[in-house]
Amino acid sequence: MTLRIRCQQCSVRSCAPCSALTAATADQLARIVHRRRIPAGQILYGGPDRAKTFSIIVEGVVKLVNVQPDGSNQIVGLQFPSEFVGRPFVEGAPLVAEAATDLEVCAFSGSAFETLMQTHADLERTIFKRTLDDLDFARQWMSMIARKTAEERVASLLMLIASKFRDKARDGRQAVAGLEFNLPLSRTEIAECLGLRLETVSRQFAALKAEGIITTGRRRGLKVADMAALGERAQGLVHA
Amino acid sequence: MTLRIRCQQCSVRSCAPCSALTAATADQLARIVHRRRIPAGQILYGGPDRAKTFSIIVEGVVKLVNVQPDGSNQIVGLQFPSEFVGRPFVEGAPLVAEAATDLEVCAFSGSAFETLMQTHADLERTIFKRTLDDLDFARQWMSMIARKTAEERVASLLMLIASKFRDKARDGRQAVAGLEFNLPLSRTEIAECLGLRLETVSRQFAALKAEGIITTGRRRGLKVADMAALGERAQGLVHA
DNA sequence: TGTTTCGTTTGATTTCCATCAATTCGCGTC
DNA sequence: GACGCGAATTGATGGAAATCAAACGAAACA
Repeated sequence: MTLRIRCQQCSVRSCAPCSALTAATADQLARIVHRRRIPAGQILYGGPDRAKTFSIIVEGVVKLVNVQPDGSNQIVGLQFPSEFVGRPFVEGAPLVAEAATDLEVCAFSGSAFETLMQTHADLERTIFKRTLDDLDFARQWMSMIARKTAEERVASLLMLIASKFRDKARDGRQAVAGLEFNLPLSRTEIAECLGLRLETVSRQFAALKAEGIITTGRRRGLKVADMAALGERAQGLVHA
Repeated sequence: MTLRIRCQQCSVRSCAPCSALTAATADQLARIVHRRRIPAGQILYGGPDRAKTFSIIVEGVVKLVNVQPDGSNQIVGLQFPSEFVGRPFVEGAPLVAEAATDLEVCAFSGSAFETLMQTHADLERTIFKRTLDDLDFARQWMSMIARKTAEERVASLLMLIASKFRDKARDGRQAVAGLEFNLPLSRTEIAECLGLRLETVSRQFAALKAEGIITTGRRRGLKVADMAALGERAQGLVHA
């Protein structure tokens, strides 16, 4: 599982999705990849235009949104750096992938990527395995939403996000305690993730602040002062 | 997509999973399949013994259960006849697949099936596509649980189950109105599906009965008198 | 510097579901 | 048929989050 490709347009050190591929496949991939910057709010796939693209996130967060008939949104998944965004084999995916923050991605045109996937079994298997992991995670998340209280849900989401930032920080050998970052989601979006209303989310933030577990900076700034305590509140979410 | 295989031990008319395969692959599959009867409550995969099997359900319903650290169960998926049950590529799946009713399945030993999948791309793709469908469905279901009221949830689950029985009934050209069948789940299990308590489920059943939308027979018997009204209560669940 | 606007916070009240508790029903057993 | 058991129903009550409503804060604009 060593790194077999240095994606020419890709500065990521260890390109996780590519590392499982053969040199030949990685080479083919490198020919159709193009680095793109995508502003927050832009649709990656789904929605009215039905643009079909596949991407690997280099920087930023993508939200997978289920638009309900009554107009409300439900966020059913978040994709973080190094993760894959796309829905092979169908034209009209039932959900919309939207940039939650400004993004930097390795993008592949839908047709080229699908063709490549059908001729290179190792690529298909890599995406297949990620899909299985996504499915496991979606089911874990479902359990979380079905059973937990508002406090536990908010803590779980913060743990999930914080753990992603912690992983990134570790690459740069940053301190684990007192993790500080900008939330990639608004209060409304957090509520849409958790099946709560934004007022409830706000109150839970206030409660966590009052207990000294987190502090909020201006805008979307957040500092997790006590990761262990936050984990306790999350009550054992399996964070991938 | 015509039927390419007649699974020698399989009486199912049009074997959906097999129909997408090449004759060669179907032939290989037929060699390692064995029909089994499985009593309700038996574990198909996951759990302490970690037995790894793959199955296609011929008759009955399988529940995918997430066992929480506090001992409560959350049902995160149901598999019906013609559907695939198994989790390739990992040893310790994070959930347990358990027979909700007595089953009849086409079973494959884990190792043989995985080997076959890795040498026959069409088989792998078939399972891949099903996994993607499962993922879509899990996310739809998550939205349902996150947003809907108890009444809508119960109606949604009954619609889902009823639609499966309706599909089966259609094969035999049965009447669509006044659909009658035995629920594959207890009240407790229904509650575990929906993130509710069993008392709440029972009350919603009572409400639907009072409105004349359903009638309950003895044991797990259920008759859907007004499918359209039930669908209204479900408020637009996308039932796969 | 004021004004507008959007996101967030805080407060008051209501609603729905969980919880606790008791009863009934269906089914197997003696 | 009487008993016992587990599952399901029904009732009473409390609590957590939704809802309604208002105020606040931080950018964005003139």
